[in-house]
Amino acid sequence: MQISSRFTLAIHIFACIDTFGSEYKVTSDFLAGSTNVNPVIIRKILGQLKGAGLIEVARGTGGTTVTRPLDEITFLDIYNAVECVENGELFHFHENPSTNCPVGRNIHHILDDKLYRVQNALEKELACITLADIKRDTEKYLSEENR
Amino acid sequence: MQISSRFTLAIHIFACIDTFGSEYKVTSDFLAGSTNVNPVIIRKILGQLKGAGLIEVARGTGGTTVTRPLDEITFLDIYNAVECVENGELFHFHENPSTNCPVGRNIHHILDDKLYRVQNALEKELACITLADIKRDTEKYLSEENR
DNA sequence: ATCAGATGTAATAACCATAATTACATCAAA
DNA sequence: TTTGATGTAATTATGGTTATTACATCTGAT
Repeated sequence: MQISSRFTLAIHIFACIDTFGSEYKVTSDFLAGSTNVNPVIIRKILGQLKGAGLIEVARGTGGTTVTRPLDEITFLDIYNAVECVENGELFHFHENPSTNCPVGRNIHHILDDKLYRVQNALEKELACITLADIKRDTEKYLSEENR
Repeated sequence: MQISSRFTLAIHIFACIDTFGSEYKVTSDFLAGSTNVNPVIIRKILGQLKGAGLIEVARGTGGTTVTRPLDEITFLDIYNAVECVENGELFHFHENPSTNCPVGRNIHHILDDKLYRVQNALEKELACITLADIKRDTEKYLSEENR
């Protein structure tokens, strides 16, 4: 199974806040329009990002702001915030290997460290990319549109 | 969403073939018992591994054999064989970002290369681990049981 | 004080992949 | 030809994703 689109949605949301936040008030309805996703889904993601301390959302008046410098928010922060995988485990292990079989009762010993290595490689790369990269490239592509 | 348990199941299957293949005939029913997973699911995975040329399955008589030296079968081969993610894409991108919004119509330009980097890091690590590693550790843990 | 516009959230449904299960056609060695 | 195995279709249950409706709640502006 693929990683939930909540992840790409969250980054799209940050790109919108970067781009439009100083001019307009970035509301869940605006974000729903830009992403073409239901506003309730957007608000759920905003709630998760808020819960992780990455943004602040104004009740009543509306609008969203980022709490930290963009180069201090990594893809890994966002990935963790929107709960892309259950229990933080990338791989779904079959639940009840047989304890009667020598392989079955040792398969976790054999495999867990290797799965961890792979997951770690993913997370390490996620941690290398920040919202500053997104801001830079967003500005680049938007300015190319206006030539 | 997590990566399908077909992946850990496939590795468990290879560990069983390594361990028991010379002594017993490794059938889908035997594998179903060791993994505690329905034999039809096992046979589906065996079919995918066979389709990728990693194993041979004897019709009629039954039993499974590996086609290549174990150090020439990587986790990535297995990951690809059992179709862990749709279209080979790890991340599910939201389908229809708005073309009316400057961010919406550029979000793929902005994000695709970064998602590719992350996916590549995962696949590169998968390619570093082979069934020879599984064989070595299986033998290690099984022999530790018999002390 | 109230109104307007926004967020927070519960509840429901549609959709899709996973996984289990039953059933049966097919195969190949004994 | 019998036996035990694979290959596969069909059905069901389960669970996560996403859409949608509805409404309580909040807050700045009038």
